[in-house]
Amino acid sequence: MANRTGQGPARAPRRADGLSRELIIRTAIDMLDSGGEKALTLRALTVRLRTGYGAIYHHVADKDDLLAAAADQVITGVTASTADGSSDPRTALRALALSLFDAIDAHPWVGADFSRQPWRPALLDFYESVGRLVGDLGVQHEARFDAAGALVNYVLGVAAQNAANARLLAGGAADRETFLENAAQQWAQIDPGRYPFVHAAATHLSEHDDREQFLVGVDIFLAGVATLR
Amino acid sequence: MANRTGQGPARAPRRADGLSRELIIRTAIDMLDSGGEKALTLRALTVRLRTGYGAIYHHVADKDDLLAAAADQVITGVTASTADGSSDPRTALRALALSLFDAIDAHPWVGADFSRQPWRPALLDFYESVGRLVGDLGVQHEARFDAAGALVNYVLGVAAQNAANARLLAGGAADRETFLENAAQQWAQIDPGRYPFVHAAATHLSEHDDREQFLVGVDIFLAGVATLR
DNA sequence: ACCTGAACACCGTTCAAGT
DNA sequence: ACCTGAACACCGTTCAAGT
Repeated sequence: MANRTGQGPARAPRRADGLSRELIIRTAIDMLDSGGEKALTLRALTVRLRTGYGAIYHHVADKDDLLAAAADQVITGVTASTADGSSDPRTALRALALSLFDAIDAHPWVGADFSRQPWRPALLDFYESVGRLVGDLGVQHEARFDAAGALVNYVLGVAAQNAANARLLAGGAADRETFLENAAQQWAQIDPGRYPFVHAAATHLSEHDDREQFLVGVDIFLAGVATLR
Repeated sequence: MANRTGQGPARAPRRADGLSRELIIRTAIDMLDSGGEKALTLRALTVRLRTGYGAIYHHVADKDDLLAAAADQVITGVTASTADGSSDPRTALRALALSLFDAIDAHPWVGADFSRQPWRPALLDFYESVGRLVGDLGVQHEARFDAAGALVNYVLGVAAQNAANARLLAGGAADRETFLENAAQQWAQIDPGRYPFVHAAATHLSEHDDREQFLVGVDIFLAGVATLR
C-alpha cells in the first residue's frame, strides 16, 4: 500500500568491517569502564557498534555471557604476571592479592561480577597461586584449603566493597574527595554515645587509604596463617 | 461510548484491612526467601497483596528502598542478641560473626544486598560490636580500624559467596547434595598437572562444611589480630 | 490519606527476513 | 555464515482518577 519505491525505511548501511566476539567484548569493557554496569545495554551496544541485535547474539549467548567474558578478559594474565617465583611466599602472596585489588579497583564492575560468579575460569590461576603459596608457607592438608579459601573470600569481599563504592561515586557525586567528606560528615553525626567506635572510625575516614588498608588486612591474615604451621 | 452501566471493567474489591509498610516488607521477605531475588517484582507483589502499584509506592519509595528495608528487618536484632558481654572477646567475636553468617545463610539475598550496600544502618550495631571487641582484645589506635575493617570485609565476602551459591542452587538444580556432587565432578576434571591445588580442593569439596570453614577463617583472622597487640 | 490500574519508558531476547 | 530490526514479553515507575 505505502510507497515501495522511493526512499524506503532508510536502513542503516551495513558494517564494512566484520563484527567479532572480541570486538564486542572490547567495546563492552569500554562502556562498563566509562559508564558503570548500568551503561551496558544491548541497545547502546548496537548503536556503538552500528549493528543490530541479531549480530551481537550471533557472537555471544546472552548478556550474562558478555559480562562474564568482559570480566575474564580484564583479569586474565593479571595474576599470572606476578607469579615469577623469585620472591618468598609471603611477598608473593602480597603482590598477588595487590595485583587483583588494583585490577578490580580500575574496573569496579569486575568486582561485582566476580562476587556474583566466583567460579569463573579466569580466577582459576588466582586460586591455584594462592593455594600453592599458602603451601609454601608451610601450611598443609585441610588447613591449606581453609586458609586459601578464607584469603580468597577476603579479597572478593573487598572487591565487592570497591564495586559498591564505585556505584555510589558514579551516581551524581562530583569527585572522590567531596564524596568521602560527605560520607565522613554523615558518619560523624552518628551518636557518639551509642556508637563510639563507628564515630571514631568516621573521624578517621578522611585520612584513610583503601589500598593501604587492604594490604594491612592481608598482613593480618598472613600472620594468622603463620600460626597454623 | 462503551457501556458505562452493566458490568464495568471489573475492578478488584478494595482491601478490607489497611495496607502498611510493615506488611509490604514482611510479604517481600517471604517472596525473597521462597523464590530468590528475581521473584520479587512489583507486579507479583500487587497480586500477593491484592492491591495496585500506587498503594505500594505510597508506603515505599522504590524497589531499592523495599529491598533495603527487607534486609534491615532480617538483620536487626541478630547482632545485638549475641552481645551479652558475659564471655571473653574472642568467644564473643566468633559468636557475633557466626550469628551474621547464619542469618545470611538463611536469607541469602540479604548477603547480595549488603555486598551492594554495606553501609546500611542495620549493620551499624555489627560494626560497633566488632570494633569494641577488637579493642577488648588489646588492639588500639589505627590498628583497631584496620583489623575491624578487614574482619567485616571477610564476613561480607563470605556473605556474597553464599548469595552466589544460593543463586546457583535456585536455578533448576535439584538439591544441595547433587549440586555439590556435580560441582565437585566438574572441578575434578580440571587438569591436575596445571592446577594441582584446585584439583585437590575439588576432591576435598564433598566433605566440606561452609559454616565450619567460615569459622576457621575467623579464627585465622583472630590469630593474626593477636599479633598486632 | 489511601488506593486503583492504564500507560509510559525502558529492559533483554527472538526470529522471519535479508545479503 | 552473518546480519537487520520490528516485535515480544517482560521490567520499574508514574499519575490522573477514584474513595
